[in-house]
Amino acid sequence: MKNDPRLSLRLHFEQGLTFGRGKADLLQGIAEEGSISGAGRRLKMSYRRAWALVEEMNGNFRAPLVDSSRGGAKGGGATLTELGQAVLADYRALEAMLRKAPELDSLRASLCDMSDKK
Amino acid sequence: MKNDPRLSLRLHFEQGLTFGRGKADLLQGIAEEGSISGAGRRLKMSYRRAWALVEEMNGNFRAPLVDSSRGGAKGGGATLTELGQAVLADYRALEAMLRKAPELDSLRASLCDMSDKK
DNA sequence: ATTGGTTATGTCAGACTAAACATATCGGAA
DNA sequence: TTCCGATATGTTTAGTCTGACATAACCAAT
Repeated sequence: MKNDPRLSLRLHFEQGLTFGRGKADLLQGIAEEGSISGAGRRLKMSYRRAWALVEEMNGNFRAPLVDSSRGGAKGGGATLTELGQAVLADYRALEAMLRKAPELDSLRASLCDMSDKK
Repeated sequence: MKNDPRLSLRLHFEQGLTFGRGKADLLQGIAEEGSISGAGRRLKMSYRRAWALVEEMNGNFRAPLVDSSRGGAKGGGATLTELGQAVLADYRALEAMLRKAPELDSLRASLCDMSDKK
């Protein structure tokens, strides 16, 4: 119930940016793993892609969501900025609100059961 | 404010179906225009695509959302089934709930202003 | 200096998507 | 019977997105 795989909320803003579970999970992964590559491994996503998503986010928000540094003993790493933490929290809040909405259950009940193929 | 172009909510269900503003607007267009092609014209979407979306929806829900008939004086037409109306209403309700959420304003405030290019 | 894990980019083929064009069918109304 | 606007599909091309591979730069610790 913590991470409902059945539901995914994607927001599409006028600036052209889309923000959904992929980016949210990536932000969370970075926060918990301490690096972009670590988050990529956890999410089974190539570093190339993870990095591209980070760049997209950093470029579309007022300020970067992810702060990264390279080199050093551990090779470098990345952390969430305060804005990054706030954005992640906001998204999670919206997700939780959506999950509790009765209309969502109504929609689910209108779908085919899982037993249906393709 | 009725149709906020800045925001789009897309739901991704486990069955693989995605349902967002495109399909919702299409359903509404069909309800108001009385035909798939009319809705397509209004939404500036090819009939080919509009029809494909309808078929996808009809196939992924318990029962069809759109009822269509061909031939006749007006060439045919399409209307929403009760389930179709219900699904549309549920989606609009979720959309409205989301729009009122304070976290959404918070997210918006974190984005770049419109003046930014690309 | 060497090392190791990470950030940061480039490239390129293949998969997937979207758009454009083309037909065939239907059936009430004139 | 002919016509018209709509449904219902097929085909093809163009464009976009994705994934895999490759490489360079970075720098604290050893």
